[in-house]
Amino acid sequence: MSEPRYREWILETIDSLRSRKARPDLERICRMVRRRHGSDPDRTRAELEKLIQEQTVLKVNYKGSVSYRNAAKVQRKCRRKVEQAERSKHAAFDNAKNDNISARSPADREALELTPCRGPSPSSCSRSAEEKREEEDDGGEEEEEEEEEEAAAAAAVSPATGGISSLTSCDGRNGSCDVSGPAAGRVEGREDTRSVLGHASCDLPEPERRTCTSARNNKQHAPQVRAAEGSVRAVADLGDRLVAAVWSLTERNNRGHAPLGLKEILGYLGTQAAHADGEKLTRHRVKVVLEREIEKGRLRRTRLGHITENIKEEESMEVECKEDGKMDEEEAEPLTQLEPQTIKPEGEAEVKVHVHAPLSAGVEVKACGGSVPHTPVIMEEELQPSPLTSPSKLSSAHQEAEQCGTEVEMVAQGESIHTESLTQDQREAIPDQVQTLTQDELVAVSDGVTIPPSIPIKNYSVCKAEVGVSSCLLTPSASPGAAEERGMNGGVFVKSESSITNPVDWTVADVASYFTAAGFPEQALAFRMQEIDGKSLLLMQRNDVLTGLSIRLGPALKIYERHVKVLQRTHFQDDEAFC
DNA sequence: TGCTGCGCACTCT
DNA sequence: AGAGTGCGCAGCA
Repeated sequence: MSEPRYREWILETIDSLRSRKARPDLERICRMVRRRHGSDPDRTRAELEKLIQEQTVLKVNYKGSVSYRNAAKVQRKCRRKVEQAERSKHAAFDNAKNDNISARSPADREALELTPCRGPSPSSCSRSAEEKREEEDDGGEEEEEEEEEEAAAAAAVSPATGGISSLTSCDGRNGSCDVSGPAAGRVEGREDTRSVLGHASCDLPEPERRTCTSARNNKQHAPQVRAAEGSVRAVADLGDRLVAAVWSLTERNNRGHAPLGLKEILGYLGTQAAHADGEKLTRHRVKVVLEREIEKGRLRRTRLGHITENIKEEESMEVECKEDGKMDEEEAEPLTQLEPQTIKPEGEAEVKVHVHAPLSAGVEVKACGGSVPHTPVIMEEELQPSPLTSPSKLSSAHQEAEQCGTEVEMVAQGESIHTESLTQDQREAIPDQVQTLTQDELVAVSDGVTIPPSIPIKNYSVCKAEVGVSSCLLTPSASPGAAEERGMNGGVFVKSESSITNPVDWTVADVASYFTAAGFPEQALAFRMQEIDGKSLLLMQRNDVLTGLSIRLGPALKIYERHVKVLQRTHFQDDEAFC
């Protein structure tokens, strides 16, 4: 962990250099830190390296030279760009098809060739020979470190992130780390360097590129789409858990995090381990299973070596969205189709459900007015009214459905989830859509991840649409280790137990309550607004807390250092065992 | 000598 | 047109 003091100094220096239009390179940063704070350049360099690994600082190769960025700022820009790119995605893809350059700003493109910051990212691979020479000149110690990382990155997988990704393709099978794909064609010098930079996951043949868009869409609706995250606990099979982990981590990456690596997957699975079968996860084992899932087609390795979920269905949805085309541009992007969700009511045949997941309920509202209602009626998470279901999402979905003029009612205990007021067209458009779902042992299946019917779903109470977060709280946890149960009693939820002992099981409301109790009521609201549940909380990084929640820096730092980090440390402490 | 501000060019969307 | 980046130069301490 970098020293906070140096972190501030270095970020401040980078910002300062940028503001005066000077390249924030290593030399300038060290010099300025020394001048301002008297710090030893070597120490500054070391701290900078730590910050890079922590993703606080991004190392980029811009116009043939190494430069550094304040990750928080770059990520914000990336997100903005991604959003913009989404609006014009189809056109952008046409362009990208021609020149392998995605519709991204130079900053984003730089970010794509960042020296990976954390985990088993193939750091040295993404750098040019020039950079390496430069680092050798710097003493070579950085490269040594990165070589170690490289070795550790034998099976690194890096799904496309929200813009921060390495161009490097790492061969996860033999441990080699080769520049391939666009990076392979990289040439020293400004224009060449730029020209070969593209969105990692978009540097694909057209079909895959389309998938890339879908994936990005998908990630943008992560809360709705990634319900599999919650299902991890309920899935005994490591492969299933792995797939779910990739989904979940991909969601996280959507917010501008580091490329997903095996370490992250391992870490994630580690957090789930206590809830799963208790098996010992080893790097090798996960790697093997990862390869297996790729072979099975449940995961996909991009040409750049990144791992993403296989989302063929989303491609088709993208076409649908395109055809819809009547939505406001801003609202068009949220549409995505999930892989048909299989709902297996008790004792009944499987029912495939096509899910249209909006980016957010709020955004969705306008779209509802479109001539082609995208039948967001049944959201994925609605279809997983299990502990996996996020109450707030359900609530949002309900709100959305109601605003669409579509009534959704989710009923428990032998009652049904059904849609009403759907037009005939809508029904036809989703022929497999569940009309009725028996409860009690409703089994949600996500992307082939089957939850055994033996896992009971508790307290799936009647849930009338409510506007507001957590106003419709279903049982947040029915996993074996779940400590919290909520019951509905005359519209008032009663917390029967506390899940404080296990943050993984925390709901959004629990997280908010935690921070409220910790003395950050205002910030707790931000967590709630961002729908941070326990799992998300454990996945949060410093930048997420500092910048992703739009809360003031002071409280953010305290929250991260005193709470988030502590919680994470507790729950990731066994990471070492996996890695 | 070193730092700072900024005009300007370049590249991209 | 606007944004992001940074080279190169002038002014200043």
